[in-house]
Amino acid sequence: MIDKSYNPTQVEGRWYKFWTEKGYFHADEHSKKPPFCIVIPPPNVTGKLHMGHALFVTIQDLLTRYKRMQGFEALWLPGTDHAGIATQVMVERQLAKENKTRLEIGREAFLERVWAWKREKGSNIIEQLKILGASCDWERERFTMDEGLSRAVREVFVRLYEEGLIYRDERLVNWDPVAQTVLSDLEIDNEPENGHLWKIRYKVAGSDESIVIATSRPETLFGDTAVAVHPDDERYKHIVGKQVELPLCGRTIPVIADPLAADMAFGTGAVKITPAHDFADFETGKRNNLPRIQVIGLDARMTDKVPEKYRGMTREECREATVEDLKAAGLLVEIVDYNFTPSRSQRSGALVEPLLLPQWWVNAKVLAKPAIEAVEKGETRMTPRLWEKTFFNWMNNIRDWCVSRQLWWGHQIPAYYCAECSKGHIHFIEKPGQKDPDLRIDNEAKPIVSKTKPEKCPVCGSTHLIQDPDVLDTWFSSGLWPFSTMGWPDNTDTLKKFYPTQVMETAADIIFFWVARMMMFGIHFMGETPFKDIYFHALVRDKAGLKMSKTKGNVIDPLLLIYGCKPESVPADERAASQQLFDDYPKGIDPQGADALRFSLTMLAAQGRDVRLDIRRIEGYRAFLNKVWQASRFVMMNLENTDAFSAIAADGCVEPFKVEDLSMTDAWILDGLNRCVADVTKSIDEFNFNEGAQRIYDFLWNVFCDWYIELAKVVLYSETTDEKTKRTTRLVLVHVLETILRLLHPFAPFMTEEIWQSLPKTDKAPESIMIAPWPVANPAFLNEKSAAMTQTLIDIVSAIRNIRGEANIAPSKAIPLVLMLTDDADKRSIVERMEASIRQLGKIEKITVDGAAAAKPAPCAIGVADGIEIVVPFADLINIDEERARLDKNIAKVTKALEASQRKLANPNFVARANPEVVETERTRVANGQVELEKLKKARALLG
RNA sequence: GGGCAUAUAGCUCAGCGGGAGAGCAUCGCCCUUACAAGGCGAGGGUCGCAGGUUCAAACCCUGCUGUGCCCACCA
Repeated sequence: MIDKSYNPTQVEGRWYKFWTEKGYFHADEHSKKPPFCIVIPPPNVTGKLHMGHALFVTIQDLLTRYKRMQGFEALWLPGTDHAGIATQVMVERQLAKENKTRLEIGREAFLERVWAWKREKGSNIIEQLKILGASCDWERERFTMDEGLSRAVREVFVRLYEEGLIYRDERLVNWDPVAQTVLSDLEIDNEPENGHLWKIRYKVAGSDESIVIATSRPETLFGDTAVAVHPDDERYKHIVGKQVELPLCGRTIPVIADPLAADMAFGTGAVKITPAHDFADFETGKRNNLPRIQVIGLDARMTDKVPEKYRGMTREECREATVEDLKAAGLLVEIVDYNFTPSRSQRSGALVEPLLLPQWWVNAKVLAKPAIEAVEKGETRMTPRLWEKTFFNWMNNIRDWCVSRQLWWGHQIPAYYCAECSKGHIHFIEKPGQKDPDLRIDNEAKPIVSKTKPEKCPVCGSTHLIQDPDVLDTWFSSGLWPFSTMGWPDNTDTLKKFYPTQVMETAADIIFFWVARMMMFGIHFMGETPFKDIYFHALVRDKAGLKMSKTKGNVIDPLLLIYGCKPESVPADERAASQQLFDDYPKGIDPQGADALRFSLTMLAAQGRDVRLDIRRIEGYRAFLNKVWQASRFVMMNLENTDAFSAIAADGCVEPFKVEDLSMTDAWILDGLNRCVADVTKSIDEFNFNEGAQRIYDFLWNVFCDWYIELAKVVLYSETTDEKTKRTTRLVLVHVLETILRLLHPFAPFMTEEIWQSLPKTDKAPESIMIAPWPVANPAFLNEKSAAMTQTLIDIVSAIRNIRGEANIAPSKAIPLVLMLTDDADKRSIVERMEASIRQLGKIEKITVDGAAAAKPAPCAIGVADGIEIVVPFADLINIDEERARLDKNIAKVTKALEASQRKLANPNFVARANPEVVETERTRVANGQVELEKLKKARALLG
């Protein structure tokens, strides 16, 4: 027997260890069962559990447990990501507390610090996934910087280089001057900001004329190498080809006509061209053969290419000085407010400086093509479908991927340079206070790309080889995840069994970062798309729809919800992150449990919608789990000391029923159960997890608990009912409960296991619900007739309860007599057979069944259920005014519905064109409605 | 500038061609021996606005308005 009250923390503490020790999570690559595999989106190794993790664990674990129960060899392959920039920054911060920088301690010592940090913190996130119940195969846990995965990275790099799909080239790139690294296009944010447009006069050399240009970055004018106007612009036609004086630096630059560079309608129609610091200008420069002058350096300060006065200034300082000096020189025409969109680093928030630097690139166009085709052909399906459009749009316009980063933490690029052959192109720059010199390798240096460090230069034989100092973008290694984790480049049994995987489940915001790249690499190296289905879950937001962030104080920490918390016992910084939560719940949160969180996330995460997490919803679903718990207690109490106690057979099901032993209500609940099983299965197969959860919720609570259990009590507690009937009822109770538990297990694994383990079972039953078979709907139990009859019973009881409720008759107060009037023999038979149930559920002492024409005692209250007139003599129970009001309300309701149906049937087009079944339904409604209305009206007339 | 999504009860959300649903909140009556984290009953919505298609529209189409997101070298 389970405990009297449901205590999630206690229950959830019990089972994870049991599952692990039994090895249920382990998938066997030599199994004969069909494979089902999900690879985890690897969380950052030093990360801390957040709601996004909770959501993906919920869905992926649900799918994995479901498939495992269905008899698949289910592998959920876990691991963590080294998260290059994020981890490096975190360790740098740690160093800063000791007043050290990574440059001071040098690369080698720094990397040792990061590894130490990883060893210390790396298991946290894994332990937290376990709290949620994640049934990952931990024996296969991987880390993107493992030796095996690093080998895969080198293999891919070398092969792509040899195929010409990776190359080194000097281009304008996004430079983050704070993080001191290049970023890919995807790592840039563009948020509009309030800024200005400065209009500056450039004088035409040797003339009184001038041209006014507009710019949002006046400090870059030192790098201008032209002014562009539109060729059709009448205002400037005459000065195209002439030189203008570049203010403050005594150079002259040409005025060029370029239809792509200049928009006649914008600003003054004339634009300064700075090819070394602007992407558009870079292209313009190429088209017009303009020189590039780099006036801003890696440190985001002005270089020695600007007049001495400005050298060493930051971009901001230089802007101020430039504007000041232009003003003094009378060349500043106007400053207007302007809303512009600067590029900022997602990581550091710094203004990105476009700089000309040699970097490593992946030719994305070539790799993207087969990935696009795989989705077009349906080899990989995306759910929700609309993401395919987004995917195509990006993939069709994909640009080459800059994969090198000037970081230390990551996979160092397997490229080497010969100090002899590339002499003059490799620069060691000693800097004060820096352990290692900076290493700059010009674009002209010749890389030797190799999986291992070559012993000597293949050209000149020199042994002085220098490895490229850069590391690869984190997403390069995560792009290999679906096969690198399975042992590639070796052709392992795991790869043979589990690649390609069945489902990729992830957040849509990394569709380009991660999903697209796994598609590209997977197809290129494995010859097959890495997953059949991609399911994108939504973003978890706060209850107001805002993204959760520490600075907004609207973070909801999954662990605080699962275990509950008192505000005073939460550390100050965490409390600040969750300020909103504690404002709403000043006394703290009760423990909700991982099951309730999982069930809630499942319910809230409808396809394609963002999740607004409201704790009240979670509390509601915890109440549901409590309901399951209590219903289970009821069932178990009624099994004790009976022979139904050992009824659950080896397949997890109770012994087969004899259909002829089933009562009307037994048949009805089994009909409902089998429909429920079919619906839940279909919902999960279609990734409609919320529908499945809703279906179980509704069936368990509104059908099983509210009606079947109450009806079962009548049977079980009756002294006159025979033992065989009671036994069947017990069997049905435990069968329905046990089946629901199995349906519910992927949604709420802990509590279903706890209850299931307490259920009576034979020796042949499986050891755990998680390896019990998934329920299969049995059509033999579908029974429309019993379902309809039971519905009549329910309608009768509801009608009586409606009278009771409206008349405020206390539940404890019995109604002495109720008349049930109908001429329909079938319905009379239902009432007669179910009399005891109706009496108990309606708390009625005596029921008399009679014909429709029978005399009614006056005064009385009247209800109608499925054509049966239900007459409650007033006695002293009912207030006549309230009864008048109740009848008027019901008459209005029935009249409205009746008229609606009549109106439809009066329309010849409806009768002619609508589906015959629909027409028939309306006819039935009219017939029933007319009877009911007539009865209600008569009853009302009796009351005067 | 392009694209996508979304608007349903006080709140958070399902439903997406045939009589408006859930949870929470609200209002009655109840500690009825599984459950007060509960039971029984009730109230509450011209389903964003305007057109259109259809016998029938919350649901399909068009436009508009609000909101959110993504992409894009608008000096």
